Amino acid sequence: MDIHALETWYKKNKRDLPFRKTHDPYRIWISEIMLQQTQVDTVIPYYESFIKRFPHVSDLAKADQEQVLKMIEGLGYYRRFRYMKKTAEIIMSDHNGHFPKTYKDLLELPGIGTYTASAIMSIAYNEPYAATDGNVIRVFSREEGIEGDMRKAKNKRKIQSVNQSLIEQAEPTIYTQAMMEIGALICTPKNPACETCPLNGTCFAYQHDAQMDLPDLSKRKPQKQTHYMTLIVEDEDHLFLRKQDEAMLGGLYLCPQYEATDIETVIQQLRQKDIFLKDPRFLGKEKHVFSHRIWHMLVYKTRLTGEKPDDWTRVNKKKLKDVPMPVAHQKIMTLFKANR
DNA sequence: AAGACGGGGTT
DNA sequence: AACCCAGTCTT
Repeated sequence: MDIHALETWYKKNKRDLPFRKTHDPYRIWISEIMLQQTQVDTVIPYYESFIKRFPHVSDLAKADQEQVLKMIEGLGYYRRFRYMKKTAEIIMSDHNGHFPKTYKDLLELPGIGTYTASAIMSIAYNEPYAATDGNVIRVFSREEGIEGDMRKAKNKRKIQSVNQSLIEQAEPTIYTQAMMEIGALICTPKNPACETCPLNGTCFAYQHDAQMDLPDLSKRKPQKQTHYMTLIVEDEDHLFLRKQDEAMLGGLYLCPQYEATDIETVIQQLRQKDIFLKDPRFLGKEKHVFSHRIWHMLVYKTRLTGEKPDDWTRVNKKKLKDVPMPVAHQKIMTLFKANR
């Protein structure tokens, strides 16, 4: 590959992104966590407001976990932000507030894996650690004509090896960003812009017209579908919500919902536990598609007579705007507001 | 090595 | 509707 052509192309064509205005390892780290499995255009407004609210790692370490989740509500993969908060605390307690400077130390932090550690090493510190992400896999599998299912670790290691040998001949901070930028702007999954690609002179896929066959990515399994009865339980000025445990949507608040296909079943089940729903009224249905699941929700508005379950939280309606909720249940709240 | 984990953009 | 994305962690 022509590294010089790549770097020249990058300097001329790179986007003006907020996290490219700095080499501060804290800011590079925040951007890299946010960018995991998430499009650049989605991240930008979150990154801007997050850095404004938490300009230094100490601000994040001191912050309230719930407020952090509220700041990144809607980005998905919420576990990464609980790891992020934990890592900020570790940097304050174990590293004297200084961001770790070695690959090994970075890798020990929660939520920082081989990709993110390498991205920080190369982008923030200009050290030759190859960061191999989805863009890099696509560019190299095409440019070098590397076959094999790229969802498998064995085949990713081939890409990692090529990537590492190249960054050692390059300016790391430029090289890492240039590889990802060309994957985002030129070497796209569909309809790559090969005619304007600075690498087309040495590209295997271009010369064999194999752009659409590379990279080889195996099919994903279909999502598991689940049916819920979703309850909007209110009293005069409060709503009852349930905080998710670690498994899925961890730390976010949802309306109580029960896996069932009719409301009568739920009413009966709750009655067994001395919880009585008063006059449930059907508001509508919502479907929410996750990458690995599909939720079908029938939404009922109701009130409570007697006690509430221990794991429900009574939230003042005026405080709802401070409570982090997943998009799936932001839809439920919209339905609620439309029916007041 | 395989599965869990969100949500939005693109085609 | 299918596919993809600046991945990491657990089992």
